[in-house]
Amino acid sequence: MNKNIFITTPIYYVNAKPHIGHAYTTVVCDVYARFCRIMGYNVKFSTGTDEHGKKVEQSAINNKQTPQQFADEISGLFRNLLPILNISNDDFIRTTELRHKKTVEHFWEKLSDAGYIYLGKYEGWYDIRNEAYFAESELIDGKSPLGGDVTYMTEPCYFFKLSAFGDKLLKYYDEHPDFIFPISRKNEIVSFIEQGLTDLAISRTTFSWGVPVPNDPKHVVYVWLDALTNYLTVNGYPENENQNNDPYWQNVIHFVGKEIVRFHALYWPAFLMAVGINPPKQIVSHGWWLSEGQKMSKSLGNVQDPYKYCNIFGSDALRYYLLRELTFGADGNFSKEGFIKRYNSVLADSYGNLCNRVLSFIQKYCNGNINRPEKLTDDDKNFYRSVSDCIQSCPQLIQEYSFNRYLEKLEHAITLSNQYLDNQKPWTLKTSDKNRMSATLYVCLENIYKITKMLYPVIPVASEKFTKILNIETSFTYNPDEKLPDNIELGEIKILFPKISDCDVDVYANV
RNA sequence: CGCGGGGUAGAGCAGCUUGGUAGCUCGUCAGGCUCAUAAUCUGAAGGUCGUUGGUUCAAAUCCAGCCCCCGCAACCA
Repeated sequence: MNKNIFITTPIYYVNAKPHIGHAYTTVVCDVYARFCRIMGYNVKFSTGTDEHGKKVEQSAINNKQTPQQFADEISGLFRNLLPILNISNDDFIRTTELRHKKTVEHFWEKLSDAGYIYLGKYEGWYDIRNEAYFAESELIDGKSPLGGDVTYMTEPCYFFKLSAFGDKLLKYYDEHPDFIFPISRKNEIVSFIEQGLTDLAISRTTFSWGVPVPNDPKHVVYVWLDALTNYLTVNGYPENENQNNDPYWQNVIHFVGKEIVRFHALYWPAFLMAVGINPPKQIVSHGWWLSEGQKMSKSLGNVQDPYKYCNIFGSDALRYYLLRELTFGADGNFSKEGFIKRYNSVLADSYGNLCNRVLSFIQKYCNGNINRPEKLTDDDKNFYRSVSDCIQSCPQLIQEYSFNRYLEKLEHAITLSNQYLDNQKPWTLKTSDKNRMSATLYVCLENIYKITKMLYPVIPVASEKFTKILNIETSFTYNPDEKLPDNIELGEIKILFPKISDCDVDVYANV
């Protein structure tokens, strides 16, 4: 069985600063990557920035910078966000890097050699002010949809024979029913193809910030052809040309936002088929974040900034909220109030307080020292079994990208732990039966430990803090039968998630 | 008739494939506990499941029509 997996975020376009949506995609990939690692996979996990194209060129001019200077600056912001979000990526690819230009050039030549590129003319109604072409049917009252005056223009342009791939793509989707996740996105793509594919313009002459077309440097390579091939660059192409035999390439999962599914699920496999490389294993599409109930936009001033949330609440808190709040695939709403509510009720009150009540009890009434009990009661056994059930359902839920249900399961296990404590009442046992008191604490602590290890992919900082308090060496691997050492000697106890009080909320009002 | 998703308690959602006492989280109210981060535990209230009709002994669930919201169609994660 192939235990290698290659997980990618899209490469982010450096036209604007990172916002909560970029953070979300990256965090989802990171959680998935960490989960794969604890399941024993060798993971290659890449992210990066897409830096070519007209918009970047224009933004640079507006900022009185060269495109490279501008790209360096914004790319740096994306790169700096990674440690803040606690992202465990293995590579950060920039499309302006030499290694990537080589990939694009080689890939272009392969497409050309295979006979899928031809020189033609791009024609249509051109909106000069907005530098974009539109079809006749798109015009509104003789003007472009963006409001500019249009003239009919033609320019020479290279085309990719996308029209030759409609049936091949549909066949591929049939043979690989899980290729596009979720199914609703697949249906959209299928109906798009069924309406008929036209050849795709893959070069531009109206700007120069891009990879020049081999042997015709007046043209630059279309940004999406440039961008998509980043996944090959990261996987060592073209030096590692035989991708079909590469263990990572056999298991590629591209996580994308729903707006770029078409590029990844349609154009990308077509490009790859054209040069004889197998398409990726799966395109996984997620929804969008609204902000305080409305579409995020600069003009509304409601763009959510991931840096601020991490600085104030910590990366664990943001990671948890992003995964718990959204049903993966669907759109969701990011609200400060919702964030604080979930943080307090689950991370602080349920989980954090559970850890604290058990740990401080052991500290106070057992001198921080506790041993595995010699025998278990039925209550203990039932408790172990229920928590174990929750934990064992996690891998399947992650496999289905049901991150919210995975967290729900573990939250249920946390509730079971709080109930167990309330039923066993170690605070009354401390005068009546010290042995039983110690036994219940050990049983509870061991279950919390198991739950914590399953929470690791989402809240790695707190998980590591917890194991440090227990003074144990551990590797984060999936093992439902995991045991604590027979003797535990606690280290210094720390609050994992301090509660956010009402007055704190006021202080954070300007987050 | 472009394609697709959705309308279920105050809010956010699950259930619908394989019809059979309507469920979860938050919020509200009452009670218990005191180890803990004013925390935790127990219980209660609250819904004619968008609308109209059909199939059925029985429909949130299947079928048809209608109303409303949203996404995609067009390089924002």
